[in-house]
Amino acid sequence: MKDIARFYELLFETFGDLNWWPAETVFEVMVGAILTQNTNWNNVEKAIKNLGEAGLLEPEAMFRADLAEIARHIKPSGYFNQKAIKLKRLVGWLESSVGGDLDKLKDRPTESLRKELLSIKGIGAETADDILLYALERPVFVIDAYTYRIAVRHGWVPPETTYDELASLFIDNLPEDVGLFKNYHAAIVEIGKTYCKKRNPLCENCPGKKLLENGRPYEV
DNA sequence: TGCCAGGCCGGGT
DNA sequence: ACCCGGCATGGC
Repeated sequence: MKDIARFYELLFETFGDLNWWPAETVFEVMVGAILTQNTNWNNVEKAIKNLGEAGLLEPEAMFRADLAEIARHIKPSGYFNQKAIKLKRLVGWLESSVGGDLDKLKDRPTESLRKELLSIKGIGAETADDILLYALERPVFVIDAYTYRIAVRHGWVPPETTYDELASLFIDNLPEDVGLFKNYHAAIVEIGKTYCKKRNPLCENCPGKKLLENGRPYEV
């Protein structure tokens, strides 16, 4: 599946280094990963700004904050009641596992961190991998809705492919490079916003059809 | 104006 | 094992 490496070259020619994730701190990346679940980043930015102005963009402060206050600040990001609970669970985990000191996460192996993140209700595979890759610099590959659609529409995998299977496919066909994994996912999101929305399932201008010889449109 | 966004969970079949 | 509804705001 050398198309996966080739596809990145093509994306890189278009987008270059996108320098993701847009955030000031490691904790801000973690918060953004939860807030952006099924949500436009533009709305997430508003919520993060509110949290920052309230002094809640650090683990200890958020740990001590009221659930209702968190919910109020993150309202623009949607699902605010659910997400406030998720943030509380995240900082609860940080408090109990490293006492809110994110530097201490550096010593933990990636696999055990991933299991712990996935054990937090409200954090699924993509959110966990966002945190591992963009906050903690671990070599995991993030699969989002765009990645899935692109892979299926290109004919790289069948529609029933699972998250972990698809992530493994990317990892197995690329050099293990955190910077590359970060930028590949970033570029997929950029091109996905334009070409791989739900409403153009035939993907007339999808990069799979346009840029790769064996690109095949799929209903996804 | 409806549809969708950088998901995830729980309940029903 | 699937399939589906709920969660919710803001932008185009």
